[in-house]
Amino acid sequence: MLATAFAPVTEHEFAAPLPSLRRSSDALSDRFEQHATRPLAAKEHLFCEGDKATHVYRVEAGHICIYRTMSDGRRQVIDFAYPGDVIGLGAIGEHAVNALATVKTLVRCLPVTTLTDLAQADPRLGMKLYEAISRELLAARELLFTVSQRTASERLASFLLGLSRRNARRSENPGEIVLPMTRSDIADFLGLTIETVSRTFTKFRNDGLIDLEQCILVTILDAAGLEALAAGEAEARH
Amino acid sequence: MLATAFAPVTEHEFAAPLPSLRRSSDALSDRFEQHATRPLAAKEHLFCEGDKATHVYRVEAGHICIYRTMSDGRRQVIDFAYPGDVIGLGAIGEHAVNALATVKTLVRCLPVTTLTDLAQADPRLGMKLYEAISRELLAARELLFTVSQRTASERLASFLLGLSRRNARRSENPGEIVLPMTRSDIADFLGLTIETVSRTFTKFRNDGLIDLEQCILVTILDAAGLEALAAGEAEARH
DNA sequence: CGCAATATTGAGTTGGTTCAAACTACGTGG
DNA sequence: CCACGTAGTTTGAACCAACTCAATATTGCG
Repeated sequence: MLATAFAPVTEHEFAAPLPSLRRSSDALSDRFEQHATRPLAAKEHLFCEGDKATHVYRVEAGHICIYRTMSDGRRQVIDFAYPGDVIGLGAIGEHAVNALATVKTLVRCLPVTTLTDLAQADPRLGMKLYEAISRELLAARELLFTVSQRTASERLASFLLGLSRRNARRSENPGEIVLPMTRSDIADFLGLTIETVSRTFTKFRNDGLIDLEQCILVTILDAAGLEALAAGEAEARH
Repeated sequence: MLATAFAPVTEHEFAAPLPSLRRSSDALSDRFEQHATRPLAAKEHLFCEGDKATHVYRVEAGHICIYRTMSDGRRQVIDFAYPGDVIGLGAIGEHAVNALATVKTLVRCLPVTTLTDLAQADPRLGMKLYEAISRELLAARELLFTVSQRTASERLASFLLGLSRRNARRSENPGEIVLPMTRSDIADFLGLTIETVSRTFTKFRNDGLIDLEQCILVTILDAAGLEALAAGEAEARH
């Protein structure tokens, strides 16, 4: 059990509010600029459980799905990494999770040795890493709570609102969400089956909460309604 | 969402293998020695969600339950802290979780300001914090996986084995587990109801996996059987 | 266009919950 | 030391949200 987890840190956690200044102001993200990139085909793994943790990565384009599996095929998706997100933090020995490009993707690679050397020289970077992982921990617990305590509708509402907020942070339209992952990925993220995810999408559309086009484009029609659902203000009271 | 999570780090994560040398060899735990202690009555909170994160604590005696709640009362227990465990790491602003003493408890308190000052002077401490939180992240994801993907029997088996392994690490009897928490705490940890937890305990006893005395003392009779259950090697195949 | 992969919808089943009642452990005061 | 009350646990029976299995409908790619 020397392995330590890897996962995305959402962009805003390193970022100044202004998009144009985003990464240029951050001690950690700065380190990536002069390092090599690596292209990944759709469905190509960046790394797998058990691989030696040699690098930390920043997604430049595309999307990475972070997940774990059990021997019998049960899968837990832990996070979806978007451009700007850093993945691979938290590793000391080997990877405890898998990182899979869902589409054609480009990542920038920073050797872990470089990172630790830099941290030895600059205590502020060590604290930055600590804070970055602390936020990942917060996200992991939020997901734990969602999966463990909420109904299917509440889970999907939380998920959509999370993506909407991510859009807002990135100065994209929070009312329109493009899903770069399959129903299967969403199901394994939320601890549901693809059928339940699909049915819940349909239910949201019928209830006028969202609009759905081509399975991939979600338009939020009633953000307040979704918020209420996610907060457990509906259904829970019978 | 500036709050950052707090939670236990199990003792062995800071520890040398020999019990007597345990904490004396660790950069982080050393910092606690000269600091003040604080006694807690049973069911007294050490801190609550939203409280300013002023200190980091090490449990000296007793037990602390870390949890989050939803407005309608749904509760997620995140961890149980034992003597030697450090809690409160990961906080930058305010607490995102509650910490409740389940029994009469003693904690040692280290101010966060002291910790950050020390980290500024010593880059190694910053990395220690980073590694400590990384392990908490790993534990949080393990729990996420358990709660999201496993059946009630698998969850309880994992839980008991976790406590058994903790005993082994602490050079205590891994075959006998004293439960310092209620069925309700276990249920909220595993994402089940108290009834299901109770029924599953009974089932384990009937199946000869464990012996149960006074709800509080669990004797493991068939560790291999529990391991198989936790790994999904039973039941999952129907 | 045609095929393969993904998504939706339907029908029946079930593991875990809910509601309810009985039982046990334990601390307190008479 | 025991009666009592309270909190926690176990057990039972009915129910339901999500699952499984199965068929149909999209989507997108070669």
